[in-house]
Order: sequence, then C-alpha cells, then structure tokens
Amino acid sequence: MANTTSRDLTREVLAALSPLDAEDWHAIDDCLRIRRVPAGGFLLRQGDVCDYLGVLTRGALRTYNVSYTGEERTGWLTVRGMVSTEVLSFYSREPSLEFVEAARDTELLYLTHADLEALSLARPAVERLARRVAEHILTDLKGHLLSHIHDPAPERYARLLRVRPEFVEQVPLKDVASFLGIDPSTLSRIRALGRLD
Amino acid sequence: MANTTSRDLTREVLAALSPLDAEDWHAIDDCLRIRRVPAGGFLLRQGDVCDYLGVLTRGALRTYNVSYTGEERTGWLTVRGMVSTEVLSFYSREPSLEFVEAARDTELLYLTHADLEALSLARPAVERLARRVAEHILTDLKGHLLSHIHDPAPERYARLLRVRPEFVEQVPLKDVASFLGIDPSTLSRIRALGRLD
DNA sequence: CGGGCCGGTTGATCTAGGTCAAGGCCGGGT
DNA sequence: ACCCGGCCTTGACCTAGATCAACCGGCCCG
Repeated sequence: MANTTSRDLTREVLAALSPLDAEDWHAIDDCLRIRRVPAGGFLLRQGDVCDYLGVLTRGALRTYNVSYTGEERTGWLTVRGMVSTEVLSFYSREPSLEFVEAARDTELLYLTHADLEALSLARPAVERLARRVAEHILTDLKGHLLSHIHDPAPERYARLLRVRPEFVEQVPLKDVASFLGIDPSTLSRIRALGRLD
Repeated sequence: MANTTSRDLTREVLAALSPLDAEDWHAIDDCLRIRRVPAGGFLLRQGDVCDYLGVLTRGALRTYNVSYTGEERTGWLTVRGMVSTEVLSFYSREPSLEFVEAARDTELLYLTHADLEALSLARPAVERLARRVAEHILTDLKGHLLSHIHDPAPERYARLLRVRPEFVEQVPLKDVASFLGIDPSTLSRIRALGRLD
C-alpha cells in the first residue's frame, strides 16, 4: 500500500500540471495503482504495450533502446517527482520500442490506460491533465534535443543542472553521461572543473 | 485557390496517418485553408500562437529558435508532403517559442484550431487523426534525438538519407547541416566521401 | 577478512569535427 | 553584360571530447 506521502507527492505533481479540485483528485485517487520495482528490474520492455501513466514516487528510471549493433542507447531519465509513461505506446496502444529500467529501487503510482480513459470521459479536468502530460513530455524532449544539436558538452551539463538538478543527485553518473551523450570520463572532468570556481 | 493536386496530396498524407472515409474527407476539405509564403517569409514568429495544422504542399520550412546569444538554432525541417504545425503552441494555445520560416516559396493547406476542434467533435475519425499527428511528431522527434545523442555525424547523415531523403534534396544544405548539428563544411566533406564508393 | 567488481576519477594519447580562409559557381539586380 | 552576395566546396590548422589504461574506494559475497 502506498503511504500518504507518495499519494501527496503524486497529487502535488499532477496538480502542478493542470489544476485539480478535490473531486477530481478523489476520482483519480480511487484508481491509482502502485508498482514497486527493485533496482535492475524493468517497468517496460521492448515489445510491451505501456499501460501506466503515473508519478515516480521513489527511485529513478532509465529509458533506453537497443541499437542494431547491440548497444544500449539511453534516451531519457526519470527521477522521483516526475511523470512517467512511454507516451507513444501508452496512447497508441502499440508495442514500445524502448526499455524502462529501474536504476534504483523504485515506486510508481499510476493509472492504467482504461482507467484514464474512463476518468477522462467523466471529468474534463482529467482529460485536460492527460493532454498536459503529453505536452509536458514533448516540451522536455524538444528542449533536450535543441540543447543537444547546438550546445557543447559542458553547456549541456550546465543546462541539466539548471533544469533538472535532481538527475545529477539521484541517477548514477554513468547514466547521466549517457543521457548527455558523452563519456563518463568526460562528465567527470566537466564536474571537476565546475568544482574549482 | 489551391489546385486539385495540392488537395490530393493533402488527403493522401492525412489518410496515411489515419484512415479517412469520403465523408470525413469532405468535412475536412470544406474547412481547408490555404496559405502561401514566399521564400524568406515567416509562417510563425516567436510569440505568435500557432493556428494552423496542415500539410505542406510546396516548398520547405525551417523551424528554429534564437538562443540568448542571438544565434539561430534550427530544430526541425519540413518539406513538401509533411504535416506541419507547431504542436505545443497549437494545442496549448500559448505563444510559440519558435520561428517557422519559409526556406523556399511555400504553400500550406491547413485547418485552424477552431475548425479542427469542431471537426473533431463531429467526426471521431478526425479526432483520431489529430492525435495521430501529435504521436507522429513525437516519434520523429524521439528518433532524431536518439540519433543525436549516440551517433557520429556521418551516421546521422546516413540516417537522414534513409528516413528523409527529401530533406537533402529540397532544403539548402546549410540548413540540413544546422539540423544535423554540424558545420556546413563538415556536411560537404561527408557528402564528398559518400560520392566515392 | 580478502578478493572481485563496479562506479567514479585522472592521465596520456588520438581523432572527429570545428574554425579560418580562399576559391568557384550560380542567380539576381543595375 | 557586369558585379555582388549567397551557397557550396576544399585545404590547413586546431580544439573538444573519445579512447585506452591505470588506480581508488565501496560493496557484495565467499
């Protein structure tokens, strides 16, 4: 059973995306499910249809896919307090191309696709929230992409510290490096420089 | 007035995203508007709310934003036959952060936000189409991002040739280079190499 | 307790790709 | 017709960051 702190966090995170009155929240709260995955386990594997949209209340996730050469290509990270889903698969109901792995022991409070659909029909505020989630993810993605296309590594790291300091605190540095598209050693050097001034 | 070829192309492109029967198409067709922008003009400026979702039937677009240092950061390209909108602004009705510039003389067949809303209510297939468009854009974005994080420049170019050869044919190479996040001279050299074998 | 392992750091090299600069090729304006 | 200004290309150089490799500290596991 999720403790109240996890539920409070979830409510807070969702409400920040789109306003929810007490009734909205009650409706959602009744449907919320909980999932715990130990470090190294998977929330989603390539080929699964993603059936969760929720808030990560503990731990951290690494989303990656495997290239044709066999290497893992980290595309996203998620930490406590972030919304978590694989949007494409969740909305299209088609198999995901990505793996979502627990980088540490993890707890997720989520809705299933069916529950979200039902809630959306019953409560416009939830419908709006669901759209907001997708927008939010898209915004994040765009920002990260732009930074990637045009910024050198130290600047990308600085931006990450600015917009998502939690990543650096909660995710193993090798994963942060992979997310930034640089070698762990390079990240280490960048951080060493930052420590001087 | 849009000639029939433009309308045919538009229908074809939309139908490929999500099936449309004759009635769906008629409903859409009645609302379709046309916009022509000469090379160098803007379809959207930073601060505008994007009010078009449509198909580019002629020309090419470059989407960029301006960094705090004043440089233009190309984030996306659009060529004939691609869906065009600034999703974030279109759906959220908030000012866009991006510029959308006509890289060449351009023609766009589009729906306004209000028309799309009305059509979506009346016709579920249109609602579905609209969601598909968003998914489609998200997929593209993810693919491009992943390629960017993990692939070296020549491979990114090779991928572009594979998934979007039209870019290279229809967009000035300097814009392609900027989109790939490399210097025009580098792109030139990569292409020269490719020509040998 | 000792050994292996994994994550992070650091040093020494090597290289992809950026920068600077020059030259050729249009296309548009006078 | 000419010139001028973009675009593309090519060459010579130079830096950011990868790679290779050694080393350290913590952790798990016998």
